Amino acid sequence: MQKQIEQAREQMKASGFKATPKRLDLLAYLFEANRYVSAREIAEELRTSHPSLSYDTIYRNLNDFAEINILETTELDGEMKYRAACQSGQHHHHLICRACGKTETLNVCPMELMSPIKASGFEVEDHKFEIYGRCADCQSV
Amino acid sequence: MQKQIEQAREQMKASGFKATPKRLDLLAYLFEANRYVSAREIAEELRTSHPSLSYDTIYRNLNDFAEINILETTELDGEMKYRAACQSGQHHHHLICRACGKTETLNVCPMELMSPIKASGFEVEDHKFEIYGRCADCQSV
DNA sequence: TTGATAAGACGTAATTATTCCGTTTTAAAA
DNA sequence: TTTTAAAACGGAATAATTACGTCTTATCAA
Repeated sequence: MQKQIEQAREQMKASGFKATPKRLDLLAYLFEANRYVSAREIAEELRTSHPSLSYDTIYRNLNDFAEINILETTELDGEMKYRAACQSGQHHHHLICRACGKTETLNVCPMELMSPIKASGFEVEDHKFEIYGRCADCQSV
Repeated sequence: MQKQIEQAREQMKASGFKATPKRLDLLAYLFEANRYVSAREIAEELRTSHPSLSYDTIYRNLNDFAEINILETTELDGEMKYRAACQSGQHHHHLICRACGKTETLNVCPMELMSPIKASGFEVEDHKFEIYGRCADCQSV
């Protein structure tokens, strides 16, 4: 985890972001949690050490970090969730636990190859598979 | 489309829902549109004929209809979108146009079989593939 | 056709997630 | 150190969605 923080520091410097204590604490929390968490959870947790931390700051930092690939995001239950980027560095998908946000990484991508999924103890309830883009009629818009 | 409305009427009766004019107009609009639309779009459209239509009514009806499989829903860009259920009746996925909400149906499901996707003019920007459920640790919660 | 009643619709307000803005503070490079 | 661009702050605005108490209406049986 210390290695993750060092790495994040470098990514921040490379992208011109300042490594403030709040930012480092935010990252430390997410690296430790190692699951998808909501802004609210983060606020509740970090306000024990930074009582005045505002949502504006939390969202700004989370989105900045996602932008430079320190974090991954997904939309779940009507809200954005954030987690440490997986270390693999390559394209992947997730099995996400609805109860706790923990994930298992799928190294197979359905876009290339549709092969059976090994669920390794994960109880699948349902899933979402959507492809976003533009249809023929809208490509000029 | 008249057939779709008749069919919906039957589904409503079978499920104990009343076929009110607003409901029928809502369905007619969605059957006509044949794409994913937001509650706001629906409100704007239907308020020309029903000026006092409230969001409460719109959301209640949309969710009731989704419940009895007259509509399909998806979460896109931070809001719920609704569309007429595809007629096939079987499990399927969609390619969704970000600009207009129009869809193309994919009859292949990555859970069973990952085979190449024929995009038929659809320009893919990106996609989401997530599996929801419970991990081994959370199955007792 | 009518009348009773369960369901629907209404209007308004509350909630919740997220973002905006103008000002003040601070990390980092010179 | 000093400078200054970036970050954080506080507070308010926005936007989607839901809750609630009351009024209205579709449905069905007499």
